[in-house]
Amino acid sequence: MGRRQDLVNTALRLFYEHGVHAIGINQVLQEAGVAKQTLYNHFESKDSLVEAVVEQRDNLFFSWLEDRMNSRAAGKEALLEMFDAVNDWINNRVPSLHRFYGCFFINTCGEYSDPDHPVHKLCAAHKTRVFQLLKRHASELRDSETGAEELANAIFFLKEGAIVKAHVVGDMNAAVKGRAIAESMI
Amino acid sequence: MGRRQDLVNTALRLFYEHGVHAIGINQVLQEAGVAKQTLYNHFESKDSLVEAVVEQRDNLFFSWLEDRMNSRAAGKEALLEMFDAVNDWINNRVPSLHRFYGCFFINTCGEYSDPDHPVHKLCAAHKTRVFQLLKRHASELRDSETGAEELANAIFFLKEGAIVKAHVVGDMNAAVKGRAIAESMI
DNA sequence: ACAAATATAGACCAATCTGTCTATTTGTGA
DNA sequence: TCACAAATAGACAGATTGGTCTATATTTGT
Repeated sequence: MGRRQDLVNTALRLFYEHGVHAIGINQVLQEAGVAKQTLYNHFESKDSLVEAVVEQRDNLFFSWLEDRMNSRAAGKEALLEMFDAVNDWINNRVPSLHRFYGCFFINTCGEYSDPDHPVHKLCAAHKTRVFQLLKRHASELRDSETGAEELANAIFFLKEGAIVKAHVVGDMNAAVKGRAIAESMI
Repeated sequence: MGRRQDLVNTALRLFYEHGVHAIGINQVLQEAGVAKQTLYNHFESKDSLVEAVVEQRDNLFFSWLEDRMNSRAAGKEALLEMFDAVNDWINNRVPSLHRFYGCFFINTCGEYSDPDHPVHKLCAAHKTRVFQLLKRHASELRDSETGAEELANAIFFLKEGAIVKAHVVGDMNAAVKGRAIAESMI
């Protein structure tokens, strides 16, 4: 798989579970079974590794979500499938996404609050990407551009809110509730 | 004001802006102008200080939100006022809440993912408290218990979603959009 | 088989981490 | 004024931080 990929995978698992600043480079190296020099051969700093980790999570999560939504008819069915997918994630039925610890991008922005920081920007880019995906399906259900935008926003808020409630409060049915609310709005 | 309160205030400001694990005890001490022994006189560990900080933020935020909502008629007006309040917070018009860096409780749960950890539990308690506040007003608008619960859930999701979008993506109008969606549901 | 690239272990660095200890000073209440 | 409580500065501890360096070993492509 390549040492670089080993490092990114191990770092993602640890960063996602404990947060970025709580995990030292040495722990990543030890658990990945990689020498320190190898890391600094592939990355110029810890922050640079963090960027690669966020990109990895973006690809992993987005392509998974897109595939799930594409398995249904565009529009209403795909949007509701999004909630089903998130519900599976929350309840640890998607091994490839790791055990659920909330949204990695939200969590990471909590540690990189400066919106100009590259890591924060990558997290923002992920959310924007997801929003565009929702909007594409919302536009099947509304005939005006602004109507689609508004619906996409509502779905987006419900999704983020459900993820937050599931993680912080431990409400494992949050996505199911989000889905019901969304259905009544579509 | 008391040294203990100085420490909590300074720590809250720093933890909120940079995250808990990114800030060392020494920095808190230096910026608060307090000696190290004084800290360990009032708190038995850094984690214990973190707990006090979360409680402080809970009191600060909740009483502010409650006051804002109480300034309007119970029910619809109060619920919509919640979005106006959050909108003011997001756009840095509430100095007492500090500059907006997303939700401190969400951010902190990203660093304390274990739901059994005291810090995580305190964050959960805050969200539950806010949810109950919303539900109290929602019950003015629905005659069944489950109806009120569902409406409170919807409002809660929209609120959390708006906060997340404002912080991660930088959408400073997120709360206004959340309010409009909520209004159409009430 | 040979050369170049890549990975290895591990010493090393200066800085920082949480936390303890001592010895001195400041503030307060009777 | 005296005694006690509380805060101070700062040395100190042992561990850990991100990062550099060297010298050896292992892959890899030709």
